[in-house]
Amino acid sequence: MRRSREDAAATRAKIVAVAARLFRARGIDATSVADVMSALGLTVGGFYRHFDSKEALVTEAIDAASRETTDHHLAKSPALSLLDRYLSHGHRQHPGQGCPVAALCSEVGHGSKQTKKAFTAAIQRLLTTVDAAMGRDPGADRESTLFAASAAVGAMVLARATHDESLADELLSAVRKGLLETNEKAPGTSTSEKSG
Amino acid sequence: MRRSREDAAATRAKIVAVAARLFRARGIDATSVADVMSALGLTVGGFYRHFDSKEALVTEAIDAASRETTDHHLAKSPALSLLDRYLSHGHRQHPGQGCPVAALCSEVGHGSKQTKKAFTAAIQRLLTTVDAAMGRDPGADRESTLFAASAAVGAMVLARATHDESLADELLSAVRKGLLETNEKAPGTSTSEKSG
DNA sequence: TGTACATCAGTGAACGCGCGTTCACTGATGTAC
DNA sequence: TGTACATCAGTGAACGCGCGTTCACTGATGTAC
Repeated sequence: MRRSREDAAATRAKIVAVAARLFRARGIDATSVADVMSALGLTVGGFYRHFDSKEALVTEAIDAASRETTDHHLAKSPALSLLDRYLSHGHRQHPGQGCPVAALCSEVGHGSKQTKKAFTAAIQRLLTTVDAAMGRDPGADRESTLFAASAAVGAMVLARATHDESLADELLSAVRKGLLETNEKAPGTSTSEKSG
Repeated sequence: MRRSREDAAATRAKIVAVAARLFRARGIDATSVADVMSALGLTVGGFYRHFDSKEALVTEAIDAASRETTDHHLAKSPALSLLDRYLSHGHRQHPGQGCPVAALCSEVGHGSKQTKKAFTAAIQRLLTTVDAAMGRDPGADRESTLFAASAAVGAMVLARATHDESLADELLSAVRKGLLETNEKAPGTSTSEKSG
């Protein structure tokens, strides 16, 4: 039966939100359209009233996850603890609510161009978050930012891929320490770095 | 028809080698048992004379890829150029012959415990390779090694996940530069670091 | 060394299953007058 | 404001397809005597 326009828009938004969580938690291939719809108590047929294909949902879900986590992290303070939160046990164990770049990076490597475009936008947002985490003006030291982002994502991905809890701990804390030291030697140039 | 024991052993080794290449190039889920067998001109039924399941092949293929790339890289000299090779365009564009850790890391995060165990062994081998790349005695500075491995893997995975060639270049060269600088400030303690 | 038989590597078809997608249908919502 | 009709969000079953795995079969290889 037909729903009101508001209901339909709300359903669409819920599909994206649930997909963003499930794709990060279980992987894109491992999450079916039926999984997403049934998590909302809906049947699979209705999905195609909202999206042309699963692929279209993937790009929107990556975008939504990226915006949500960026906004969420930037809203919290102080900025420097952002690094600790990114490299935390909680983030390792709950990819569904965490950074989509860390959760989906190697799966996206085999994906379509559309998916890679959405993922690239997510990387760009991660770079601005890293600048905030380092107390730097956006774009002030691009090489350091790219280096820090690579190290943080690498540590999280490797920590999640091992069953060895102590190796996971070591990876996360080694990168936490390494990035803090880097930042002390070449501190952020932001004039507002201690205001937040 | 039955084959000789030598033929059978050779077939088994070829299955592992082809799987190691295809899993890295296309991903584990995206590579079917039939894909592997038909790449060898064989039919799928015979696969189960050699392996109990696809899962068993996955762990062996990760192991084989890890040993092969580690041996290959350690055999080449000088050790310091290993870092340049790891973070090169060639490595980015040919995951099938490259580091299995970078190729499979986020997919393994959703995998079975057996798969994670094989992957953890691959991470350990990567750490010894990183020590060699930094001209360090194995295990001499574990934190630096974990940090460098995270950064290198992160840069490669992100470079492969984007369609933006210049962003990929920037990621790889930023980490190359960052790791070289780190190494200059806290050089390897190896007594043989300039001998190879 | 020769013979009879057991073994088993590889074939090719089939299995049940879950996938993404399609479609006829239902009935409340939205629109035109 | 009321009525007649078009729209379309969501249902539920079906579609073709590829997956991992199984199985009866073939015939060369390996073994026992």
